[in-house]
Amino acid sequence: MPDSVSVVDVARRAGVSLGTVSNVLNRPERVTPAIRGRVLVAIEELGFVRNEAARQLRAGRSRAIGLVVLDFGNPFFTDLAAGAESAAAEAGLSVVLCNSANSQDRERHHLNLLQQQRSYGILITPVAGKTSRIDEIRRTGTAAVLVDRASGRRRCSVSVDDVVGGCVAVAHLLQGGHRRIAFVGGPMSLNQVSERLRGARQAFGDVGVPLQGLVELETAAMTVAEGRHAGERIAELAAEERPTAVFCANDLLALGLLQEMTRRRIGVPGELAIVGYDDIEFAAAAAVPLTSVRQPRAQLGHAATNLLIDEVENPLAHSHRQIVFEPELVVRLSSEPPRA
Amino acid sequence: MPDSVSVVDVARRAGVSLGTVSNVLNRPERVTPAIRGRVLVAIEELGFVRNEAARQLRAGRSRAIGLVVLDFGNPFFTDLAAGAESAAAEAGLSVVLCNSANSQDRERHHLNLLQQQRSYGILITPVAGKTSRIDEIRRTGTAAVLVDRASGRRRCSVSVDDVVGGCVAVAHLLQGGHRRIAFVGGPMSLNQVSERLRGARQAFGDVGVPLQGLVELETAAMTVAEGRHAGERIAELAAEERPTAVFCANDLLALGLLQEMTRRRIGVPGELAIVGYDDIEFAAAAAVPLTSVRQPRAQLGHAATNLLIDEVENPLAHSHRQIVFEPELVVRLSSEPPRA
DNA sequence: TCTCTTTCATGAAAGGTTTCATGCTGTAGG
DNA sequence: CCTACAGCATGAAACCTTTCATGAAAGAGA
Repeated sequence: MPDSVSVVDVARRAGVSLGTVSNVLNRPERVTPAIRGRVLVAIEELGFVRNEAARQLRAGRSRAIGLVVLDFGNPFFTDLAAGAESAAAEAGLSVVLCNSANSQDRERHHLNLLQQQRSYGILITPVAGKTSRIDEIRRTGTAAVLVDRASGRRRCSVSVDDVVGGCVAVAHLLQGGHRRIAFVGGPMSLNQVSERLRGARQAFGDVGVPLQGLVELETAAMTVAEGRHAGERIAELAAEERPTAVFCANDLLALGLLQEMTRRRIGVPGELAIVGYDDIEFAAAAAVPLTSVRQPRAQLGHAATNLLIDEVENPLAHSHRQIVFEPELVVRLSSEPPRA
Repeated sequence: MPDSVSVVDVARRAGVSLGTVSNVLNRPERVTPAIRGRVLVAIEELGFVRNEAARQLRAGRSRAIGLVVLDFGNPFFTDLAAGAESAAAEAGLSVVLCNSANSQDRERHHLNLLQQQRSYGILITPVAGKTSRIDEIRRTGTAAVLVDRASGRRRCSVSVDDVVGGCVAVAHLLQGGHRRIAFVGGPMSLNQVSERLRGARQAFGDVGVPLQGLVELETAAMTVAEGRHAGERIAELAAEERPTAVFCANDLLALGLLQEMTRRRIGVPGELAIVGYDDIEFAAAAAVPLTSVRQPRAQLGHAATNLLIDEVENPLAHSHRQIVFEPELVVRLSSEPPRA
């Protein structure tokens, strides 16, 4: 194994001290060009590769940001991750992606690992209400920023206003003349879901339509499969009970729902209008192009990463910020108002 | 900062030696229960968290597998990653996801980082033909397994037979009576693409249809946007030039193509049949449910990880294996034969 | 009671990097 | 010619864990 070439070996080969090698690596301007050249040649000849573990050990912290998401099968999170990664790369950091799969246990497990790795910092969309473990970790000196989830003043967070998002989505349907609208999403323990529902209710209030018109269908997860399942439940309702429109808490649910409707030959938007959430790339390419609430996903990741870096690099000057982006309704065919 | 509690602190608190603390952590059965208890209490009281960097330094290698993929916005790779992660977790390892975005530079960059991190091993879908950098890294003692790409006997690899996949897809179209079929995919430097094309040609040969019937359209990438673009090119062909069916090298292309056809009101499958590749979840939920070639994505990741672990843990007994899975055609509406 | 074995606990050493107080060399100024 | 100083190179120490050769203690057998 030609591995295990250390700075000492390089130093010996170049005929300098190991401190000089370290300087060439970290502050090349402090080293005379002639010597610097000799060291670089030695590095090349020996095939020296810096040992990140040793650097970390010395530095006390790693140069990898932990990003804990709820579902990395969901394009929303992969786009968010891409945004985070680009911001991290600008600062010479990398991103370790962790999937909590919306499970408390897995989230805790990943947080433990990140703590053991002495992560540079943590970006997290927490699973349920409890963020105590996160605060615990922050107390040990690891910075953390909440993503896609608003926070109080004691932490940084980056989110999109889910109440507004739910409100514009449902307002759009109400304006299209719908009076019996289903809300599909869950579990309710997900903050994003309950906020979007709150927005939906608010839209009813704004227009003065009684809340009985809002049918709440809770799902077990935010997946295509659950969307199909919700579709079955809706299709099986008696005609006079069945809503004329559905607002889904994300696009995966909406796509599943749409698929089930297509299968049962229930016309969309004719018999059932659909609005999704997230505006993932596949939403526009769906059976019926999907009306959806767009979130600035990559920006979300980018902004969160920059807040994190600021918190770590300027611990004293840093003041916690809560950035809230505004979502935007993208109207497509799936929610065209029923013919007049 | 209440961090920086080390085994030494724990040892002092528990009134034992640091070696004993290490034993409690790594081989608890070697320590008398009474003492073990005392140590565990001390760990709890002091909030001791193992320092992964120091462990790594000592062990000489990390416990994280590097997985380098071509595009993590593509569900094919996220599913593959999920499979790899589950296999890794079973062995107490974790997976670091790296996105080469099909760029040589980014791939090299990630490989360098993984080498600096002394990764446990590397799973990679290489960008282009050259795998020299990978062999270089393997020579320094880091194991690597090729994923979604067959390899010679000198390495492990896990792949799906892309020639067979292309062949069954196009054979299916030929059998449906199509005689002018477009192949959409690219860049050709991607092995997966050129193999699938080879399969397509083979299908023509098998049935004895002249190869002029196969129109090759190379794309710049394997994305939805490129699919739309290919759709424009096809739609603008004169009617007698236009193919009656398209085989896309992946589902993203197929979805983009389908979207463009829908926009232009070109009937699928009536005027144009479409077959995709990968059978991602969204394929079934598309405008017209998509016929596609299914690959055992999660299994791919799982198998690759297990090969890697075997290579690392039994370096002597290990013999390189090249596992090749068989793809499977899933027929849906998008390729129904034109009415008879 | 003494010896031999087994069972545990011990702590020095190693692993590779970075930092920083120290010391050397050569140059400029007196 | 000597002093002072700037500019560089030096290498010991620290970061934290795991391992392993060593030694101590306790138990068993004679």
